[in-house]
Amino acid sequence: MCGRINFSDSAETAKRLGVKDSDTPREGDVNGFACQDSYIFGLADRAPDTLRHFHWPLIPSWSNTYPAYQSHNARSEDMADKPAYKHLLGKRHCIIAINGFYEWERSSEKTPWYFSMADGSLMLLAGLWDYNTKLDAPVLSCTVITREPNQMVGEVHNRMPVIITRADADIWLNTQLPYHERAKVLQPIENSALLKVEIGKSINKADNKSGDWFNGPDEKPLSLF
DNA sequence: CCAGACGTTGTT
DNA sequence: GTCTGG
DNA sequence: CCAGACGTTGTT
DNA sequence: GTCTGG
Repeated sequence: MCGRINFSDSAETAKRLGVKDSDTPREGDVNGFACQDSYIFGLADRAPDTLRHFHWPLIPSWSNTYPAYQSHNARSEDMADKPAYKHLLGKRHCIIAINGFYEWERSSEKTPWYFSMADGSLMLLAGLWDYNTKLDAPVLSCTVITREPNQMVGEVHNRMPVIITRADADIWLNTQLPYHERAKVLQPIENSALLKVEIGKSINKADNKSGDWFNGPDEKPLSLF
């Protein structure tokens, strides 16, 4: 999971989080994915009162090239063993604020689904961030932590992002707490907190930004109006 | 010791 | 099958 | 994440 | 930076 997401522009994201934007406002993306010029928005444990624009995927601080490997997700089960992530645990936690994410069910036919919060709130993903000054320009970047799915997501896919409540986000971002206390929030979210809808295959094309895969107005995210 | 990788997903 | 580009 | 390409030489 | 493989 967590390769394709729907997120609002930075101004709206900051407003809904109740924080100020830190940077030149950036657009959102109803069909976003990690690539060399993609940015997503959230909060870093260092100064979480301000919205950060994170390059996605993660570029480790020690890297002097753009990563040739996949670094948009970190497996919660073994990220503590990975050279690209372990130095960030307990030191550089972040949350990413999105509207929802897409998963493809691989049954007889590949079927796309959309997951969002049942109450229409921002979806908060647990992540790790880093800061690199060895490339052309300094880059703040992040990765999204994944885990085994809850029952609802598990019906269509074997992984999901770590989705946390606002209260747990405060714990994940609290630099005063020891890592093992902060890491306790990396749990599967309860099924009832999520909304799951099947969507059209027009989502598949990454450059389709129309949102025409949503079935009707009642399923269309607010960000598209 | 130095050189070279550093990752996830899904699919088999 | 696997890598690259979006 | 999915879609789409998957090659080399030489010449511009 | 830090780990693995040689």
